[in-house]
Amino acid sequence: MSPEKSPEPAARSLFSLQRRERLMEQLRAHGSVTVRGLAAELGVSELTIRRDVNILADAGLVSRVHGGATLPSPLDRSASLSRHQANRYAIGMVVPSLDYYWPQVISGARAEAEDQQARIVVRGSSYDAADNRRQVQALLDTQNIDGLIVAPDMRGEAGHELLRWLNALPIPVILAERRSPADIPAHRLEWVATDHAFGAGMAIRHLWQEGHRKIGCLTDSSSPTSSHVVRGWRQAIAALRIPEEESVSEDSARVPAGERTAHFDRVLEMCRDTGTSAMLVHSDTQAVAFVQHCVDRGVDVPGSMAVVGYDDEVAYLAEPAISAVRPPKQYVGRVAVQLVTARLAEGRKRPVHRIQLNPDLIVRESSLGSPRAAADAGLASTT
Amino acid sequence: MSPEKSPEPAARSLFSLQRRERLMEQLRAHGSVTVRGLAAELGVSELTIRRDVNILADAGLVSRVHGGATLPSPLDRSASLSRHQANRYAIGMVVPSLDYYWPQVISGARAEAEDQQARIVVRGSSYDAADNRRQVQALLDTQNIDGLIVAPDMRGEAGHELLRWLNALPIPVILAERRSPADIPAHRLEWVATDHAFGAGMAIRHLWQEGHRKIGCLTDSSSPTSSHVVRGWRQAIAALRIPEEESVSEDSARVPAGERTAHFDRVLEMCRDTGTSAMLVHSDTQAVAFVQHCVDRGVDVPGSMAVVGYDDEVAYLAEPAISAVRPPKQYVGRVAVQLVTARLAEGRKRPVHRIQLNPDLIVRESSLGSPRAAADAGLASTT
DNA sequence: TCTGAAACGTTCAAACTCGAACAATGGTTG
DNA sequence: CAACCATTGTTCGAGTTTGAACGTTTCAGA
Repeated sequence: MSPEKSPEPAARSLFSLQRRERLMEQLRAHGSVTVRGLAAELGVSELTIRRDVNILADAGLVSRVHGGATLPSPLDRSASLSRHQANRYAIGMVVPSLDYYWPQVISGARAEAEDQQARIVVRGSSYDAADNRRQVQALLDTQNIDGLIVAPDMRGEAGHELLRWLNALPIPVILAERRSPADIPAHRLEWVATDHAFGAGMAIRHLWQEGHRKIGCLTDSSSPTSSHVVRGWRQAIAALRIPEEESVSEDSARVPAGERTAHFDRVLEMCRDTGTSAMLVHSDTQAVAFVQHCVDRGVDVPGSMAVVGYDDEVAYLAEPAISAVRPPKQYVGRVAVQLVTARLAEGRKRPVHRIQLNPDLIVRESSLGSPRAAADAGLASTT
Repeated sequence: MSPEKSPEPAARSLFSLQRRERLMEQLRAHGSVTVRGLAAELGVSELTIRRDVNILADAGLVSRVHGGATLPSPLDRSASLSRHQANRYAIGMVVPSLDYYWPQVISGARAEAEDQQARIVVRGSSYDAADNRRQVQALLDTQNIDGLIVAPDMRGEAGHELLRWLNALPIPVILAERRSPADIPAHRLEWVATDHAFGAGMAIRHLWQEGHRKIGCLTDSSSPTSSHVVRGWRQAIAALRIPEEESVSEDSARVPAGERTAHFDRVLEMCRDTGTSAMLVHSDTQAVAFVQHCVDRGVDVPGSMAVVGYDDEVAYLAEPAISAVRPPKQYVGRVAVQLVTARLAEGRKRPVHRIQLNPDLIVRESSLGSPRAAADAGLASTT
């Protein structure tokens, strides 16, 4: 049966076709793959991956290079690339990061673009409206772009101005993992986003079903996802009649990097005071850090503290492996490209689409089993 | 639903169809199946399963791989020609009405089904959960239905039970112009719906731009659209800083048919008392009746009372022709079919999609021009 | 330019899967 | 009632996939 499509090593063998699909996903996400890295990741021999690369190169889908493969390159003169089709559209993508979360969005976008004879031009940016605008402008100035997929910083007046500017561009603009606020006149903008509130709710219900009756939330409000996660957590604990005023909900945004240890100690102390036995932690990197901190303090995960992460980027790497809410990043990219190309093909008669996608919950060791008694020594104060 | 683990004696040809349905179910759930595993599970020979896989591959429903089958893969070059086989899927549609609003939804669904070699089977129902369920069950009992598009009545416990039942069906179910409530565990249901709140807001902003400063709302809460329209009206007047408590907002649901004239007289009196010079009226039929009533009472439309209808089904027939918010009904049907067929093709790996489409505002005579002075004779009390 | 490490390609074997050919069975039809 | 058809199962030779082993090629650093 098909394993989870995470970077996590494959637990079961894949059919060869599925392995090549995974190879293509990694390639689209990162621009290149290594034979050695992929063999380790997929649990097969380097020879097998090398054979796959050869098959894909023969099909014109990759450029074979020493040690691995890259996305098809115009510099690659092998005969197979003569299959390279003319591109109907050029779609620009400006994403906040090229190494966390967004590579899979890009991978999905590239896969869909391939299906639709479009090409994707990616620029990395940041969580800053001015930088976002600079990158979009640079794309528009230097390439013949037919449509845009962006994940703009929408905070403050600079963010609002950016949205109005994007709305006024003469080409289709799709927001990925962003929703245009109702009170900003940006009615042409279409978007596709994960329903993070639903994802948070799913995590809380899972922890409830594992027996936890006090479930907290640890987020980082510098991330645009954060407010949705908190909203979902709130709605879910309300539905379960867990009093919010007795629940731990902390924001790490203003904690200086050097004070994270103290911050986590305060969080653990609040957990002890309130009897909280489970935490939803956004994002994965913070979940990994939090779990490591618990282990350092002798707090057993999941015995004394169950943890669910968010994003499912690195949760599987922790010890114990951390459960996580997994947004459908590949599909976000795919659907964004579908929105661009449909808009280009159909024009104004097509109604503006706004699409929410539901995430999955990936259950691992960090949240299995019911909580031990609250008096358990593992939740004692730090010394 | 967990079917029996061993085949029962049955008509052999019927059994082979059921076996292929089981195969497709496993495939959609897990992404791939092995010939060996499925033969063991279904108690037949591997050759039988292999023959089934070949049949399904020829129909374009699976990709055949060494040892089993996967969902159709873009890397599989052998299956693509077969995707054009006629009537790949049968899609059932159960709609509340066959003569208002829904015919265009069905039309859009049929157009998309034609593009995708699917066939649509329609049953009319009503705004009643028990009737909705009877019609769905009748469809399922008498036809081999692969997916469903429904617009169920979701009010009360009967409506909630219907949603849970729909959620548990083993085939894809799409809600058209309905959104499953967040507090009902119906997480598999996908939907496509018009953003009626946005539509109402668009109408209010149009009337504001035409110079109206007091804008009311007349709805009919027996319609599921109504609550969204009221919410949009509220948000829009809040954004325009029109005090809601000084605004006319009336519900016609409980007005007996014989008392409509008196009801409209009361509404006009409230308008006079509050200086309301424009009304958003849901639905079109009520807008036509309201405009006719205004004319009967000597209230000039749009001079003394501007009116915008909703649904754009019959608004154009009135004299004067009535502006209306037009939901993208054809696209609702189209997108619903796209959701069904994508679910059938991609199975469980595809995230649940929830899609909002923006309506258009069609401006006609009934809302053009600024309001005349409040003292205008045309808004005098009825005699 | 040389060298060692890494990567690649070829060969062969093991394990597993496929499918043609043929047979058996039960239902349908003339 | 016999002939025909659809469906399913068995057998066995052919085919596919993967990895080990080993010789060859490539690349980066000294």
